[in-house]
Amino acid sequence: MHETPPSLLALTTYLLSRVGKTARTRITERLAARDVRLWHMAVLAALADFGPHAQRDLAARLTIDPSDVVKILDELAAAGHVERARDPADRRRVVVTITSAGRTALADLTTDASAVQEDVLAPLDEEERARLHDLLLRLFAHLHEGTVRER
Amino acid sequence: MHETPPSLLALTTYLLSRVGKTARTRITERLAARDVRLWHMAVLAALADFGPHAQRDLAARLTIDPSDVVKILDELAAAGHVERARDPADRRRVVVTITSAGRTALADLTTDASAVQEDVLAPLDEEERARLHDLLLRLFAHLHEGTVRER
DNA sequence: CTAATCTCAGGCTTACTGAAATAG
DNA sequence: CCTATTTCAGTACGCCTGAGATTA
Repeated sequence: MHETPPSLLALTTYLLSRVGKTARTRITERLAARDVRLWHMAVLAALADFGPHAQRDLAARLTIDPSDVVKILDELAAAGHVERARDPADRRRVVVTITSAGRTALADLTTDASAVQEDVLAPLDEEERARLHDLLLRLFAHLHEGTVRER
Repeated sequence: MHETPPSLLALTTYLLSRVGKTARTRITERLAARDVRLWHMAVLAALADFGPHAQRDLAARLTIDPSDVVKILDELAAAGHVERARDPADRRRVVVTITSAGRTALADLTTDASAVQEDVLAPLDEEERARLHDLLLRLFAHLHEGTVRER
């Protein structure tokens, strides 16, 4: 009685969007235990991987709307995971830096995310996971080329 | 300046959620040209594939909340794509049937969705698309087993 | 009396739009 | 004067909760 319509299952994009959404939900639930949402983790990862950013650049890198970056940073700053400081060279810009507490938190979050991933990818063996990852990476690169978000 | 953090690109679940979201957005944009949203198409597909449903069963099959089914059907009925009728055998139930106009609309929507899919999967050849589809199908089955939504 | 089904009102989160404030 | 950056207010949608109305 509860089978999904075959005409939807035949659409790879339908599967992508459903599976992607479920993956997102699972990670979100896990992260919620630490009072963190997905974007918080993404911001911390960007800061850890590439060093301090102006908010505008954070938004562009992660494809978030600049107006949403504000709230995310408010929360991260309140938790002591990032610090904001005016750029003396261009006082319009706010330079965001990850704190050591932020790095510690990121490590925990990464552990959580990996645990969820293990669960989501359970039916696939190592080789299949690698293939899936490769295919998705190519789609991601294709979909986001030239997707610089400026308003 | 706009590269995605490697520690995120290394997470298959991150790629799944990002690529899935983009796919969903692209289809949504395309469907919006016909004043239709994704759920409308999913409902029409379910009715076309499996015949008339009680609203409750539609919700269970598509994993939508029953309270949201109401609005979706209001809109589909207003467009003349479905018809609602009380089940004489159990007058609590409302049986929903797709109209011939609904079938025509579904065919158009499917064409649109395929065009978007062609665009999203552009970098992959036929064999790779088949592999991706197969891998996603297995993840979908795994993630949604026993996911019958009853309130 | 209890349960199932549909319906409605509303909350919460995410993504986005538009515009104000400050600085270059 | 015009642009860039940050910020805030408000909209739209998806997902969910809770409760009422009708019927079994």
